[in-house]
Amino acid sequence: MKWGELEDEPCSMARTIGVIGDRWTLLILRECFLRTRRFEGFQSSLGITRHLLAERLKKLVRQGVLRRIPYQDSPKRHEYILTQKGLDLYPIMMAIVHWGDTHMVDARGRPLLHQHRKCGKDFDPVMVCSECGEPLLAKEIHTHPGPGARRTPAPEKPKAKRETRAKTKAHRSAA
Amino acid sequence: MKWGELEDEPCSMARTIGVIGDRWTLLILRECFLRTRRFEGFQSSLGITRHLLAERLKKLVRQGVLRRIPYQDSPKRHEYILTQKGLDLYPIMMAIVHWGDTHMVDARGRPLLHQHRKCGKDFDPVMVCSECGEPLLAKEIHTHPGPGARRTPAPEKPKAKRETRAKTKAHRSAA
DNA sequence: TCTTACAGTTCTAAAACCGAACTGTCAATT
DNA sequence: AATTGACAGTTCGGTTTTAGAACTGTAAGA
Repeated sequence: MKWGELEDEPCSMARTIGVIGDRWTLLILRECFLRTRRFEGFQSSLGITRHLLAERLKKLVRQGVLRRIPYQDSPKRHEYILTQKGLDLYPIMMAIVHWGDTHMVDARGRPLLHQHRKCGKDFDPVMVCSECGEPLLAKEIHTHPGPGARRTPAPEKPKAKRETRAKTKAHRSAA
Repeated sequence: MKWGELEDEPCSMARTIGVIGDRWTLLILRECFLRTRRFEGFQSSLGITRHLLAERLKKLVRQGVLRRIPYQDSPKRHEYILTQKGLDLYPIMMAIVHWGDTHMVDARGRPLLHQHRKCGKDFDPVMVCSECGEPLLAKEIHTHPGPGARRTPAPEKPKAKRETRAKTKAHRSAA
């Protein structure tokens, strides 16, 4: 599977990964949310090579995550700002940061704190159910095919094929 | 910056990206949440090369995201299951899927729906503030350095240095 | 005129990835 | 006893991506 093919997969996650699923893109986006807008700004704060930065920015613009806006035209210069589609990536960023805050901090503690203007407090992001408002636990979610699912889960070979998984021989008695 | 160095950055996002920030790792994790546990299972559903799969699984185990558990010992065989640290990645996965559902679906609609066992309904994940429970908007969040921040934002050169950003010459009058 | 800021582009070497074949253990067949 | 198949990797040659550093071009300021 090549990078370009991800966008065509019948999976929202694969498609999203096709857009933001590489290290530099995620880091560039972080900078965007921290208000960086210009080429030099990204380059110097990330240490990304100029070549790759130019490529990634182009890709993000193509995909509608960033918009390239002129801010002067003596020598034509542009800055990159998040579109609504880009701003909507915020929950992903917060979820990533929060996991890092929980599992990857050293003894010194969190590098960055987040304050919610609405209530004035430093907060953690919590993911809840849009229907009942309860926090989501992986165990309590059941996934099922939607209208855009693949045509068939492909039974492929009608030949034996033990079964999908489990039981294969996990039922052995002694050790 | 090399892959290995990301973990040492004073940024929870960079550190997290060091763990899960590549295309295959994210896809492998998706499979984990969909209950895949074994090498062949990952390989056949993802189409990843066996070489890379072996590497990624090793890395995830090293990082404590997966645990490698023997399920038989005739020929020693193991399966990979999510640790608590791994399960905690769930909000990231959901946020990614949700963005894809919102911005990357074709006319047919979502490939997958998610049902919340607690309330029985198909839902969308919503990220809210842990303190006041309100949904988080990027505009309403202010970030500030925490205890684990970098020693100094490095003033570097005391020489002129116009200013950080903006105004540079954005104040031109006509077009 | 010389230097600096800014936004890229070009080029070579190094690292990562792909595809396909190969290794090794054991169970079930032939 | 030899063969086949499932499973979990490992090895290897060739292709892509990245890294690193230098170069291009416009315009303002000293």
